[in-house]
Amino acid sequence: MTHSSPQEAPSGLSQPEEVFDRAAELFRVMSAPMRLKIISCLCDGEKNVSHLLSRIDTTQPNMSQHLNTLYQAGILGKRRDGVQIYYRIVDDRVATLCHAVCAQIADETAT
Amino acid sequence: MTHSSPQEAPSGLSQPEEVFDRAAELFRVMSAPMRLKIISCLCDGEKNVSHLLSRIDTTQPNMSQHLNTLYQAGILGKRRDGVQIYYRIVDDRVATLCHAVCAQIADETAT
DNA sequence: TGAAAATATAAGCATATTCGCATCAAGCCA
DNA sequence: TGGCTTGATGCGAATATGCTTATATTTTCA
Repeated sequence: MTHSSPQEAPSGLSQPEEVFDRAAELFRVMSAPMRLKIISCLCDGEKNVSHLLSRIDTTQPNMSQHLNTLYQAGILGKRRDGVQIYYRIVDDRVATLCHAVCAQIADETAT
Repeated sequence: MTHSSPQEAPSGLSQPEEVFDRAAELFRVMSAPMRLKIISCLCDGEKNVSHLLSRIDTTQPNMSQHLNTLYQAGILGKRRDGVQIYYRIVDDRVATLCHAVCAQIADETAT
């Protein structure tokens, strides 16, 4: 049999399309080292942008963009206090995921 | 104080740079719906490319490219049997991760 | 040996992401 | 109100990604 493109969607999968789309989207948001650092840095409580900048080496606009990406994805929340904006983790599953994966990798690297 | 770019790398993070880089790389590989489908499809045992094509709707070259991406990342292994190539999951942690995240999302979608 | 089937690779295009720079907006206080 | 500070946004350039079409490679078998 030669390669014939399927006439109809196979759909032999355990999950509907949308689930894979949303999961992939989550993974995409977490696919930047910068954003993982931010998540990791916010694990021990909320911090304002300046504080984050003092801990993570990047420019202010770049930090702002990544924070916004995480915020739009529903991973972070923010609150204003005067001139400063404090970010915090609101999706704990993501923090757990980040921590678990990083710990695992750190572990096998140390071996 | 105006925005001053940090003079030296802050490094106030719990993990070394490399850990975040590798974690991000893993998430990047998993950030395509297609690849999540492949992983999900291989969870119940190895399959050859044709079999995968009958279950997942895409072209053969596209499937091949995604399989190669997963192979290069060390997530899949492959073996030849005659003309056919059988792929299988070799990194079970990734399969677990994929399953956990997808299940969680399916769960909250169903609510 | 030569054709056919299964899979891989190459080239090209369209789109998306990231970063840096410049600029803008909002709040605070003299 | 004016100036300073914190943070956000707009934009252009460079790079990366995914998909499609065409072609190559490997193996089997008549």
